[in-house]
Amino acid sequence: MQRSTMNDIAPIPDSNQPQPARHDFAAAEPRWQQEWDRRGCFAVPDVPPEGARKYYVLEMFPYPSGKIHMGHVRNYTLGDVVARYKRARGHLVMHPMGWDAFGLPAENAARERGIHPGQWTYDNIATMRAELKRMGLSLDWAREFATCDVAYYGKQQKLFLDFWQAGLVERKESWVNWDPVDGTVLANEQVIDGRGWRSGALVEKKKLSQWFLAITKYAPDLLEALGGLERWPERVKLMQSNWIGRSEGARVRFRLTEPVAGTAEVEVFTTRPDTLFGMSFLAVAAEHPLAAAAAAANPAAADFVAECRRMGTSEAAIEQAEKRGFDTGFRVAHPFIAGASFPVWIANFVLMEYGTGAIFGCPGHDERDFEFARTYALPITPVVLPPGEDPARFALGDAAYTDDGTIFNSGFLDGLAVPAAKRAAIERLEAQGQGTGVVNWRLRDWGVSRQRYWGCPIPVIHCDACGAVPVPEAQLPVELPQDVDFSRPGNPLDHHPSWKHVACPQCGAAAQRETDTCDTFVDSSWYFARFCSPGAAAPVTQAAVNAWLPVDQYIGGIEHAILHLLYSRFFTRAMKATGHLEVKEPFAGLFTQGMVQHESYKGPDGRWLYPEEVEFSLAADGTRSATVKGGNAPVTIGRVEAMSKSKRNTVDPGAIIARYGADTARWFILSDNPPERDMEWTESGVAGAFRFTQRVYRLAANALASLPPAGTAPDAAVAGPARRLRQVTHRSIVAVTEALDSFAFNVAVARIHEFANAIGEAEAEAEGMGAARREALEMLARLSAPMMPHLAEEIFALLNPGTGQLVAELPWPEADPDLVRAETRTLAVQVLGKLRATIEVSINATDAEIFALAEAEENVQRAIGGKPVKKRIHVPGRVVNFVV
RNA sequence: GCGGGCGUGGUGGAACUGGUAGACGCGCCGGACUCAAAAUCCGGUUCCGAGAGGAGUGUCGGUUCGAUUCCGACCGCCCGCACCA
Repeated sequence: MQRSTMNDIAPIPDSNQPQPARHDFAAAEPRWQQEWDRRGCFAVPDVPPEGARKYYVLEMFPYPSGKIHMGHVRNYTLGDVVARYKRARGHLVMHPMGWDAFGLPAENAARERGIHPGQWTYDNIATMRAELKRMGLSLDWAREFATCDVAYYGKQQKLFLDFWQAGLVERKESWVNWDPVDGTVLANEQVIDGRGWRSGALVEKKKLSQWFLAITKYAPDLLEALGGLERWPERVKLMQSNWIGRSEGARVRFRLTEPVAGTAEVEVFTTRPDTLFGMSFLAVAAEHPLAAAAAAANPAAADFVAECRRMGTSEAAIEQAEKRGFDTGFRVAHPFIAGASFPVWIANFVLMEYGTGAIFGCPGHDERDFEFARTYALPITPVVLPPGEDPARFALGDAAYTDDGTIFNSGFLDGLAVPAAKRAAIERLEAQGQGTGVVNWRLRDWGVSRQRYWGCPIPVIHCDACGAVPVPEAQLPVELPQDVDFSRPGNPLDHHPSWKHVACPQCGAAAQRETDTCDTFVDSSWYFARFCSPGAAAPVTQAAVNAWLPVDQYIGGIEHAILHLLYSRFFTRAMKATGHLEVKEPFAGLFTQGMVQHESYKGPDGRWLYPEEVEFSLAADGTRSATVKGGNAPVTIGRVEAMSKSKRNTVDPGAIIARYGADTARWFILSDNPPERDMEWTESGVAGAFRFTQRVYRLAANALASLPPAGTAPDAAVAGPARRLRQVTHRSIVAVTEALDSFAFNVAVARIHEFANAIGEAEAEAEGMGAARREALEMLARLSAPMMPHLAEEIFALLNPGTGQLVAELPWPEADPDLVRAETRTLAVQVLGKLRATIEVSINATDAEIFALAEAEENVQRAIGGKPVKKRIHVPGRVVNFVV
């Protein structure tokens, strides 16, 4: 049995023995970081100079939760590879960093530990900034800001007022999850089993006046413009498209046979006006005015409505199995069938938020209506005949028929195909004045009000006489008060003794500030624009933002595929409409990275264990087992899953960097697999990456004595081993460049491994070898620089002492086509598509020569076996195939 | 349910527009160096077979001189949305 733990790979060498050259990353990495910083390698101006090829690399900025995690390391490493590579390719690269710093955890810390949210946040930022700096990212730190800086959120208030003026802000009533104990609104995910996640109180649905941003005004454009986002993942575009949810149909007004509470009609949205003759009921949502009218008149209806309300939003999934309803006794007339009327039900499956909150039920051709009709024994009339069925004998089975077919049982629509029938029905409705063809959207306006302290105050003053009045621009920013009391439930802004009491800017009467703050998604909807001119007095400077935007490469997690990206797209349009900038789309290229995962471990008492608490052993049969470190207690090795604090399967980046260095962490995280997939963090993988960094360093250090002086150019005319090494070098340039261009960082890593292996093998001394080796080692440093920038500088400096040249300032290497081109090629020789031999041929060889050479191979002769060759195929550079 | 994606050695993965499957790494096995270990270096590692050879990219079928790649059916896994009328 062998034992292995993380301790086996000790980066600190023993002292007694003569040691091979070793890269002292702990000293070297901070040294290069300081050097880059001192020379301002990554600083760019707000307005790029004339003729500059700008490139904006941005990773989703972090929430300052305390420490960085491996997901950050992956995200920022990916972005940094792109930034460093593009910079070397001659682009002027802007690569900024900031903090998504408002949000609930800071308030939780305040409630739990008595720390002010601001202090908690800025302390965390300081910690995380130091950790990020230790990673050696090529960031322009001069652009840094936090969204909780007054200098940022004050500008956001200006944007809010401009949007308001442009008609993009509305105040509306909306249903929210209300926690009566905490006195606050809860997001859907904060409602667990119908109770507040923090207080445990039963959550109520409550109607509140809230501020909304009119994102729906841009729904058609947000959808159409997806088509132009060529460097976005298809699935993200698809998810956004589904979220926006365009559907074509009709609004149909049904006349109530008797007016109810002063209204004579119910309006319904449907995508299937062709099935109107199959109607058997009309159903409204529990929140619909007609339901309220029924509840007012009938206690049983009121009970049903109350029950629906109790179910709350998060319960939808559980309740979905059962369709329930209540017959109001109201009836509506059919628009096409004279004299026919149908009952109006309240149904739990009808959503107030979608369409008009009312539907007409056609059980024959809608699965939900079918289930509902079954439950309440409502009639089911088929009106769409599937192709090939006999109308006289057709009957529905135990499911609705929702596919295409021919309309029957439907008066003037009989005989039409479904699409034609839809058009005909809409035409008739329009002629009768009872409906119109419409496009309906699933997307709803964006409610931004949050009853929280730690957010951007909404710059509005409520006056009894004047209503909601914008805070005059001269009075911006509306700053958060520092002296707040978190000992009471509810919003500290609301019960602050003085903050909200102000004079109305219009009439001067006593008025009150809006105490709601903005959804934090607002903060992250324009930070990419602010980065272009972070010190501007206005939210953005036109010259800067129009030059730098759009972001050329945006990188982040798939979890933001919908909301953050959609809100940012909306904000950019709204900022354009209000004259702040001229671009429409914020992100030209998007890359979504996978998560970082790790094995999980459970101790004998069922508690999760951190990886560093576990020790592994390997049995002779290859079975891995684990025990608690320093004892014999058995440990269950669990699944590989996303790192999370609750499962304790996390690895602290700080500890990894202290132990192995930033380059090793970066190298491993890039090498494991393609960046869009989830990766598994393993101790042996990091150790392997560390070994490679040392090997590369040794390769250079050990070669030093045999190299010609710095600046010696390789001999272009040299032949033999030196030429072969030069060919490997130049082909590696091509291969690594291609891999980086296509985001295949794991392949780039593999190519660099191969390159290093080849340099290691080319040890023979031959004519011109010294210069060829110098070239190879310098290229090795330069090609690996985007991935492990510190080691690259270290080696390059080792090879070129005293020149002061930085790899970070060198252009990307160019391959010599003469060395990339092959003189001979290896061809696969197949007989009937099966490999029988390989032959080495000159690139100038003719087909006839190649076929002759191939056919002469012994194995090929045996496979042909004397049979006549019917066809000879030659794919240049690839294969020769004989068909017999 | 609807929509999307993916199945390649022990393992992460590579393979350009159909053209030598398994690059490179991890792990494992063997060896060198060492008193010993660590570190380092060398060799091996898809399966069956002593070998020649044969089989092989989830399964079955198709197109093709040739299929991991294209087409069809099925099986399995993952993700998103989810009573959206």
